[in-house]
Amino acid sequence: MSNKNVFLKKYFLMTRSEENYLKTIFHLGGGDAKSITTNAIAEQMETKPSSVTDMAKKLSEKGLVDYVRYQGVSLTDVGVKTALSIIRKHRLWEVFLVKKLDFTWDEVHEVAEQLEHIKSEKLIDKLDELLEFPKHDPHGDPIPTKDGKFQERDEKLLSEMPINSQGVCVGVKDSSVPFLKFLDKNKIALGNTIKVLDKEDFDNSLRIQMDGKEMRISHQIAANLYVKKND
Amino acid sequence: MSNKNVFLKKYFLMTRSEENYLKTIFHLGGGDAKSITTNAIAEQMETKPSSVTDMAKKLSEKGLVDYVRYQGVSLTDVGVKTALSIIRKHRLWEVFLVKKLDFTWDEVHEVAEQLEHIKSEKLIDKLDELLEFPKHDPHGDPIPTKDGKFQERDEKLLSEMPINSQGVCVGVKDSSVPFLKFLDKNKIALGNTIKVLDKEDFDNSLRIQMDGKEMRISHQIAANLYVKKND
DNA sequence: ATCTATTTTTAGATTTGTCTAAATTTAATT
DNA sequence: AATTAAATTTAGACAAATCTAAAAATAGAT
Ligand SMILES: [Mn+2]
Ligand SMILES: [Mn+2]
Ligand SMILES: [Mn+2]
Ligand SMILES: [Mn+2]
Repeated sequence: MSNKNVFLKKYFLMTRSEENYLKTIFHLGGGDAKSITTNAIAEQMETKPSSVTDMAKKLSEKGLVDYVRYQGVSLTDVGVKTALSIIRKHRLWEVFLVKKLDFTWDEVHEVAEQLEHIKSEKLIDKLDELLEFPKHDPHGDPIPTKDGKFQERDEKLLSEMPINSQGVCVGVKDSSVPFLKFLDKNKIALGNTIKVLDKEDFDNSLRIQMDGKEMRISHQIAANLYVKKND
Repeated sequence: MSNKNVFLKKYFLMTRSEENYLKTIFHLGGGDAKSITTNAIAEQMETKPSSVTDMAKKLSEKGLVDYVRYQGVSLTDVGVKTALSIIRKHRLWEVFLVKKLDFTWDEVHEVAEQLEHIKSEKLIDKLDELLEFPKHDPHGDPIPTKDGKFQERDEKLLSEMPINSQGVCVGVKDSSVPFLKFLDKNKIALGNTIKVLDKEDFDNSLRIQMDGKEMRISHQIAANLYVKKND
């Protein structure tokens, strides 16, 4: 490889692994100058702390994270921007899979993990356009704009809504396959209107009314559903 | 990694590099039991012959190629099937980029080189369906079916057509960016009807009539355009 | 302030894919 | 059949990303 290419590779081209680390650090809160520990990253990525240390040094060398030995890492501005661009791609591809290829919301994540690493600015811009600039992915997570802005939502966990309040289900906190399948089976979907009828002190379970029908759901379910409260 | 996963990885999961080697060997004719030399593969892939030797051993170990030291490699049945599935993905993605995302035919190859390695059978089946089961990619190359069948075409190079014969332009042999841009600039596109008016002995150039207009094209151009002869 | 459990880093090894340089084999030419 | 040129393989090295085991640093508890 030529000298110029070595330079480009070292400072600009991101490997798949580097991108995955940045994304994980962001999701663990490392975008807000907060230091994320080696162990936390290792656990999240199902790898070993020693591997995380190695990558922390490399990303620090590239100016993508601030790394202090024994203290952890946080993302630099460039690191945040890069993480957001990967998250943007991940979520846009998830929308594509659901809207254009009839994937269910529990099938998209694994494939999006691969697609998010495709390098082509035009591809992602045109995909955004094809999907008519969606604001949220199939799990209700916000899609960052091209220039890395996040549209924060005024949303609450269903478990924190007071009795008799009402709102629209807008997202899931846990987007694991089992949870999503459970929601499907119980006909709980984004967009549904939910009213909290009653809370049970004993186990924190809720009695709710959803699109006319009454049902009881456990605290664990309610604590993983985001609701936009009606004003 | 567990023992089972090590086994799966060794015998079933293809790396990007392995897939690229199989594809190259296929394109060099290694699907017809013909032995492809180490040097030919190295040149095509812009790598070194010693690297090709290493990979030949690995692919042979996996049962994807037949490799005889100093003689070269050819694809096994499994190797052909695998190569065709990658080529199928490459070409379907190219159609997607042109038909759904407004890419031009000279922009798609590079991105398809990345997309062809995405692993999801459902993704490619659904993509095929979204595109309404296209038979050819934007350069006129046939798209193998899901079960690895190729629809061969009755096509000729324009340079081999006799004077006064006529046909429809259905593909390009060279699909490099400069050639494709040249064709665009001269309004030569797939689907155009071309009639050979005259051939110049001196430089083998052709006088043709295309959609009413007359023009002269060099032998090099004519030798890279596939035409389906009208019966 | 010292001890101790936990976290984190280092050192050294491994796998994949690549390279260079040297050795070997094949194929062409006398 | 011997010589030579070209093709191919081997040996050894390297970078990336990972691991294990041992060493070092930190933080919590006395
Ligand atoms: Mn996801
Ligand atoms: Mn990923
Ligand atoms: Mn192509
Ligand atoms: Mn490729």
